[in-house]
Amino acid sequence: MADIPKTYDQSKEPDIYKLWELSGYFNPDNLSGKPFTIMMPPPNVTGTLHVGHAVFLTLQDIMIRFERMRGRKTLWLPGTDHATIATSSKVEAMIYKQEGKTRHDLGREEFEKRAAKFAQESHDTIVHQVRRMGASCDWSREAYTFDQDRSLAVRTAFKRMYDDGLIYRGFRIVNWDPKLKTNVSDDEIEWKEEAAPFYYLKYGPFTIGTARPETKFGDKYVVVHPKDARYHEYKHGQQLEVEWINGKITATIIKDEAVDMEFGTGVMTITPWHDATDFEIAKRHNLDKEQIIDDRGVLLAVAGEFVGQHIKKARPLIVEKLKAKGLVEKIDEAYFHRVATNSRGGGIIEPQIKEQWFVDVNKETKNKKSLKELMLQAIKSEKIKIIPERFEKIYFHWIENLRDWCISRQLWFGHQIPVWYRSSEIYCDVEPPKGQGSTSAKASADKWTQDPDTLDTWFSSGLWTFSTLGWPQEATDLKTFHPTDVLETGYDILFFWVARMILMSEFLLGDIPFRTVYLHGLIRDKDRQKMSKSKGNVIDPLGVIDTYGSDALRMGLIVGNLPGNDLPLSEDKVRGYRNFANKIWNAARFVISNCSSPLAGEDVPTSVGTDEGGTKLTKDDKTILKDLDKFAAAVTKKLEKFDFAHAAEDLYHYFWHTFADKIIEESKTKLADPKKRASAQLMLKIMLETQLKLLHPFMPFVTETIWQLEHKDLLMIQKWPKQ
RNA sequence: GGGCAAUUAGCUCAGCGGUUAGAGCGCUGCAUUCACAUUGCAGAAGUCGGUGGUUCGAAUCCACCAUUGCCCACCA
Repeated sequence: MADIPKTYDQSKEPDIYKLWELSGYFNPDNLSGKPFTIMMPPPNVTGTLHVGHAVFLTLQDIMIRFERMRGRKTLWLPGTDHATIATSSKVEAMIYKQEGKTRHDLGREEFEKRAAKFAQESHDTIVHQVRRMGASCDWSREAYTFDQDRSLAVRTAFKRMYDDGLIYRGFRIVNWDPKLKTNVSDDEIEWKEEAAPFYYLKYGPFTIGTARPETKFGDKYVVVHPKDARYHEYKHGQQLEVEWINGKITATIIKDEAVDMEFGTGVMTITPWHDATDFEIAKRHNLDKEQIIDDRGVLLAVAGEFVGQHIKKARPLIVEKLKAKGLVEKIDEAYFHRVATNSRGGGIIEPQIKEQWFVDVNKETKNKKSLKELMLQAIKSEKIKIIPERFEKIYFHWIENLRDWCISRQLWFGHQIPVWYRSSEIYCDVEPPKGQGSTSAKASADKWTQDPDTLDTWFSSGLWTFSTLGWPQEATDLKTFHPTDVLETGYDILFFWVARMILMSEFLLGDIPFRTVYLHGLIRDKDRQKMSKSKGNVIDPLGVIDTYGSDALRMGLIVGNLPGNDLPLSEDKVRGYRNFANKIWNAARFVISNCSSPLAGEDVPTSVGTDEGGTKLTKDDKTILKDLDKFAAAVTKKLEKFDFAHAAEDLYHYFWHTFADKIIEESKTKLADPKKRASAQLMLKIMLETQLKLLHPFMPFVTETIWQLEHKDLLMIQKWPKQ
């Protein structure tokens, strides 16, 4: 006993990881069998991993280790995501804080350098953390959404979609973030409820309502519902003079069904340049559109005396002026409205009309189906299964309401759009046009200039299941490992990422990207609060690992974690599983010291009795092993059904309350009885080793550490106890 | 405004048609040279959100209601 310490020492976990990594068995090239593939969701290179990452690393590692032991050729491909907006936003904020400079002060080239350096440092931290979690992924195939191979894939994908007319450029109203100075897609918008005074303003004979008087300068169209009897006397197209903010203007009556007769007075004026609804109305009636606010949120010449002022500062002054002119009828101070913000650390969205690149989701592709239909069909045909199932409905609903995907961003850190311009010519290809290819803005008219915009980060991560396997080349990996088996991620990126992967894979490969989508929930703190830095309730996975070990954290993240449901995590829970790791350790100490030849100081039986020899088991021990076999079958079944939470809980129970509390306790009298001793030794050994194997996917470190006490080979690649 | 989900012990959650409803944590009491105090044994604790229905039988199925959470939507 002197050789085995009384307490399991989790500080040795990194050594165990090294042992696995050096063995080469993370790499499927050193394994045989039917392939089993998971692409790791690439963490953003925006800093460090949080406990949400720890969840997916654990879930995926469980699947991978389970399938590897079952004799599959497992590939778990790791990587990181350059995360255009998130990284840009972070780096810009850092530079501004340290040097008081914006990216425009630095220039594109210098900014790209800084961003790349930051991304590299984040990458290194992340990779270290992934290893610390015990993730048995194949580092030899590590990928980055912004490296050379992925860049080729991105440009190829763009080119193919462009050639098929699925990518187009157009002036649309977009979600403009004046803070980051880029547009963002509809999905990146986060609506926040905000109290704001609601103004009733006199507009000629009408009263209009608005929460945003600063946008109203150019409002020369007044819209009512065609069926609204109150305004029956006014005809569509009729013009009248009205006194407005900066003097008299000519207003035109427009009748449109977009107006809600119940809301306010049932009359509204429109600002087509800065509002999506208004833009649509203007489009329908072919009305003028005028820009009021610039890219930075500053008022333009149309604002008259307010020109050059930021809208935030100008609003109260404009209200004052309106009041002075007697145009304010009343103010509703108890009004709430929803403000659009950029969810990736940006500012308040000010819609603008801009020329942007879009992916057309309704246009027919070559095989007569629109991208929308391709996305729907993959799930409806049951080629892809989503767990839990209720997310399929949510997915369908999202697709049905899907509008064209805006893919261009006015940012500098990302895949630059593979399109070049020369006067009125336009050129799109994987490589720049011959002889030219200037990316500089000062290129003269007779030179090709590349579009300065970068692509939405989801455009590149949409290719992830196959850009990582060598596509667009005819790579062996692509043939072997695609479609992948499981895509495991958080339900919060079902639309952002999962849907885009289906779109890209269906269009570019004519195949599904994965067979099963497993969606886990968000990790919350012990009071069910969302973790956030401002609340100070963020759990740092590495800190937890240092105190309690990876295995303990892994179990804490798995038990009770049902697909699609959020999981509260407390330190108490993790501590409980640290205790469990120690329980395993001590049960193993007991078994090894009694049943291992050198420590027991005697020859110990190694095989169950047959006609040729071996040790005959007592009836009681036979029953115990039969029960173990049944238990192993039940655990296997749960793992096959992706029921990790219950498999983990069952293992915990069985080990502690059946094996440790009962079987080991009862074995003490058996071991003392010379007639029963050999049978008990053998039974205990089998019990222990079988459970080590079953527990290994969940708690790889403690189980491997114990295994290494007596074996030369790795537990990681032992045969799973039940087929 | 549309949709989805949840409501079971102090807390977090299992159970989803069939004997006295379970677990972990927490709580209470007892135990300690014997693998482990990061332990063991014993125990208290729930009219399974409400109302009605289906059934021989309901925490479990159905309807309605209440509360909470989440997602989607162009209410100026």
